[in-house]
Amino acid sequence: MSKPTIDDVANLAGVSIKTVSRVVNNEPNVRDSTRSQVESAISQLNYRPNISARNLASHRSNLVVLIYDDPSTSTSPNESIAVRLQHGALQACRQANRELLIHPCNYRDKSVRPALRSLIARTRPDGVVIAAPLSNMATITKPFADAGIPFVRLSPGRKSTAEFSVGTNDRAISAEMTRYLASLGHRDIAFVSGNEQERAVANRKIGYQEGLSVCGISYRDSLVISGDSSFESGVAAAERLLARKKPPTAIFAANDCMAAGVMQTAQKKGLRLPSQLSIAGFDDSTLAKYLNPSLTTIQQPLAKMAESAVSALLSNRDEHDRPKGMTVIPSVLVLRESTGPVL
Amino acid sequence: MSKPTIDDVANLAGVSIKTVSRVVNNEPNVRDSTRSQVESAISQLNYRPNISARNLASHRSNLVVLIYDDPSTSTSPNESIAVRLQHGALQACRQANRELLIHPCNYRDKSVRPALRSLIARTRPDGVVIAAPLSNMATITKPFADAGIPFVRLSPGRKSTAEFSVGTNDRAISAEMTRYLASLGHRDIAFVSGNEQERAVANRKIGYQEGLSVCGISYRDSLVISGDSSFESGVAAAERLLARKKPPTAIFAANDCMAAGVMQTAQKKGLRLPSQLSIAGFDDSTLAKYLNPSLTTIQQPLAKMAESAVSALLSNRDEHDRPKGMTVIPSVLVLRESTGPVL
DNA sequence: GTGAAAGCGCTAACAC
DNA sequence: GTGTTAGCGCTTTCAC
Repeated sequence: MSKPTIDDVANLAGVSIKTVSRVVNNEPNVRDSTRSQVESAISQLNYRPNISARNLASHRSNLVVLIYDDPSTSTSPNESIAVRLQHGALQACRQANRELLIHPCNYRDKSVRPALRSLIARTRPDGVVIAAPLSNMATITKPFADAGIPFVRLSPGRKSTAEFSVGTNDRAISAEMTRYLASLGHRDIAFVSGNEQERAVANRKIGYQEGLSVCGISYRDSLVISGDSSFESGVAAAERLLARKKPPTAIFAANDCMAAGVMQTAQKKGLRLPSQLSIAGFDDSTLAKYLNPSLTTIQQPLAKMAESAVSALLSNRDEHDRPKGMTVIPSVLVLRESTGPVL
Repeated sequence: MSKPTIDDVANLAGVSIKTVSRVVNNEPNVRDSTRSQVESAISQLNYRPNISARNLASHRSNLVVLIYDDPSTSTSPNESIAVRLQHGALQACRQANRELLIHPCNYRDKSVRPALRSLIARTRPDGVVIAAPLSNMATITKPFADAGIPFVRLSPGRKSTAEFSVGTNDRAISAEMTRYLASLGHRDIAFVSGNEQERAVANRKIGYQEGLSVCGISYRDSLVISGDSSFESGVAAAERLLARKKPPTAIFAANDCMAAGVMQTAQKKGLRLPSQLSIAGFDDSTLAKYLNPSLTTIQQPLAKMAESAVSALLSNRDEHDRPKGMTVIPSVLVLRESTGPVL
């Protein structure tokens, strides 16, 4: 009645436990006929290997950790980022027969480091995926490097040829959004930047500048406002921008949360959108679809990114076998109602 | 150089491994002086027990599973629900030295059952928390019942005195929202219901009816529209309600997503909010703060609920010790700009 | 191609 | 209060 063990299977199949182990782990050197005997015994008994025993003997944990900025403590709560990362990571884990541990963390908190060390000590993960903006913070990566646990960074902000990472074309897509706004006739395109310590976010501003330049529009510092990714900073930015003698006709914010702040402010000032002001965001959070007008934004392939990071981590257990450089999965423009031609 | 084991600690402290085990597991029957010797040896060596070994020997996994409706596949994507549940569950797990496994699932999918059975076979969790609306679906609970794995339901929809569960006052708080709307002078208060198969959601409608009754407003079927929790169904409901010869002056939707649909529709029809129409939602999703006008809604204490479910699960390993009945943690009204007095 | 034996690092049961 | 002895159910090593 208690759970069948590898011994039960071996007895029933009339082989040694080592052979059962070979079959279960898809190892070679088993005759086909033996293999099928074992397989039938396994399904007769409904045998499932005991993970703890396997882990103990093999010195692996079968655990993968996903680390990301905790949306519960962030000034720009974007739960959809966390959920999409989880979705992709779970998918890859399922395929690789690993379990996923999530570790949302607040990098502003002093206790991040000890929390990570404790996590490592407790779980000894096989691999770790670190999402932006944590992916380029030494505080976060060092504990794993110290412990010799392989990790992959998501959107580390700058390409490193020395290590493997997964990213997206944040600069190019921001440039594309800017070009799109210009193509609608906008010439005074403002930009609300996010927390520039976060490199992947800083790239969005660089893309904006590149986009302007491609369209022959000269960059003006006065049209760029530094935000901190929060809704409130979007509100503040819009207030400054819309108070100008010649306000911009389009505002591109580095995330949806700030774009929502811009939108609310513009509407409270009585502007009609998008005829009097076009607004674009970045992230395609759930919010974007439901704002009125719905928000033109940029969707990052976060699920795919997390999925490919996890697969890469697990498929090449030996770090030297892993491909180097950044795998880039492109983001896409999501055009909705908040942007339109200059009238 | 390799990880210190319990033997190393025992040697250094000059005691047996059993004593070390006692100290590590906070068991009684250790003299204080012995305990501190062992503790100093532990910190000298930076010893951490090997989880797999512990699990194997103790027949436990130290794993807790959190099951919830997958926001990635839901028609009413509310990532904030998932994130808040995770937050609370993680907190309780940390305290109890357990790890959390998340299992978002799409209950409409045929493969939920096998996926759950596979999860059980792979991980043998110590306990499981099942969030609404999955918490009252036999498809979801049966695999755990069969495997003898203790589980706690969140908001099962109806109180059972036979088992322990954690819920909130969904009926009472919906009644309170209705009373609040009535207190603003509204008499024609419409309700947009959610998926009524989901009991906790059905309770919201009952609460609405109770609220009306308390205020001496008679219930009218024509002011209740069946939605399916999606934004689109909110749009459809608003179109029907606002097309009436005497449209309602307030609309209470069973979730924020539908409320957003109602809001968008009302605004597209040129209604000014809240002066011409008050709108209330349910969930306090991130969306609610950022809509314009921001949405009056109801916040469920999801994090606290998940946290207390996990603690209850872990603190009373013996099911018979666990308290019976439902622990109710109250929801709160969140009053914002979308509701106001009748003009 | 297959198997025997020796652990992996811990907890449980019981002896002292 | 503390230690001894067996496992837990696998993988690994190496012999055949």
